[in-house]
Amino acid sequence: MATKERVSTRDRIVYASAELFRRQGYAGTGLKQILAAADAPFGSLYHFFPGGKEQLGDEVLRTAGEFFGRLYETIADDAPDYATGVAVFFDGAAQALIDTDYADACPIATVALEVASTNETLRQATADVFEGWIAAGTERGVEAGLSAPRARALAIAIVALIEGGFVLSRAARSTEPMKATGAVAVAAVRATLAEPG
Amino acid sequence: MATKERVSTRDRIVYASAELFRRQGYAGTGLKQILAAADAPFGSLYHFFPGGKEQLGDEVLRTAGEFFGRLYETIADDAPDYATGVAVFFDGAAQALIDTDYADACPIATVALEVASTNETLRQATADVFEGWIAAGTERGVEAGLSAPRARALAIAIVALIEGGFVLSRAARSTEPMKATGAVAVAAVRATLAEPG
DNA sequence: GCAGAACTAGATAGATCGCTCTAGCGGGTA
DNA sequence: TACCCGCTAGAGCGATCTATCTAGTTCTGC
Repeated sequence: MATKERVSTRDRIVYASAELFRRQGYAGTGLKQILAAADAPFGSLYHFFPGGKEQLGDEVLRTAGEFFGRLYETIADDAPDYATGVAVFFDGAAQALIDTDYADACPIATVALEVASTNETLRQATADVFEGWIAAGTERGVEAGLSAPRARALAIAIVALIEGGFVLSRAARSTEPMKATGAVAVAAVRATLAEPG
Repeated sequence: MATKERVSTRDRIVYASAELFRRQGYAGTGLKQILAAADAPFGSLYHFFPGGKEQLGDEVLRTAGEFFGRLYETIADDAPDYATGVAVFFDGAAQALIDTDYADACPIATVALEVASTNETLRQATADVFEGWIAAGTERGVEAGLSAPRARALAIAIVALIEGGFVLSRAARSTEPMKATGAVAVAAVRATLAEPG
């Protein structure tokens, strides 16, 4: 029908979960709260996710990880060079913090820290997402002329600076940390590319 | 009496809480679990912390923040220069991850991300701790000859690289990220000090 | 030796947790 | 029309959550 909801119940549950997980974490978010936010009944959750909260968390992490990975790829493709792409990405992160009153940041890091030692399934999901981002960044570096090990170390540092910037900016409710880490990330890219070897 | 316990009940509760919070987060840690780990009765918790879990969390964050701040100061004082102190600190962080099977990392970041948008008291505690670290790092930079704004931006980046390194290393169960972020932090210190102005 | 403070001890309240269960709606196919 | 099945709907389970409550124990100063 034409009046059928545009977004499926399943997608609404995943979207609402991503929103809540990144604001208050995995353990701090109840299923009732997710379903209320998604305007979905309890039965639907276990229909789509028989594995319960863990399966939902796994899918949310991987979906969000892919989304942000693609976002970076889009920005990097539009940028004239590696350093500029990184700069634009950090600027966008700072703007997103302002737009959402410092609530919506990376949904992976929040969950990653709390599940790293308590839930192997979700820990693996966060590890896979981070590894995907690092691999993508490594490719950019290699394309820019770096050796693979150097490109990888640089990519790791950029991801760490983004995540660290989120932690500090959300805690301080200020974009100062994100701007400082962005500047260091850009400088690191330029310096690495300028190095001999 | 001579057989009196060396560590007070209050301190055992704070210590056990710090241990559990950094492993599984604030929301993911129950009071019963804390008291079991601290070998303390329920009544003692509310005797020492009438404000309940929130007051306990506030004290744990500030105590742990001060502890790690002092740890850095000790290392930096023993090091011949700024860059070396940073290098030694990152090496220590990597070793701590190995020693604790990637469980014990910074107790502030885990809690910071989950409370930033949900608990103003604890958010402020994490902000104060980070600001203290950044101020201490800024002082080191100024002593090394940097202007205050430059020293501050560098200090922020170093803290972000540590926290980001913890996130990635715990997720991947590997010290590779911590080593990569440490190298970038040291390079950033050297480059900033070498810059004119 | 005694009074009062400091602390221990744990049962329990009331709410919420993740999850399971059965019932029924609604739209596509025979 | 009759049927089927994907999905909706929510009551309710046992467990666990934070927090309160009353007693009992240990320590300290007079």
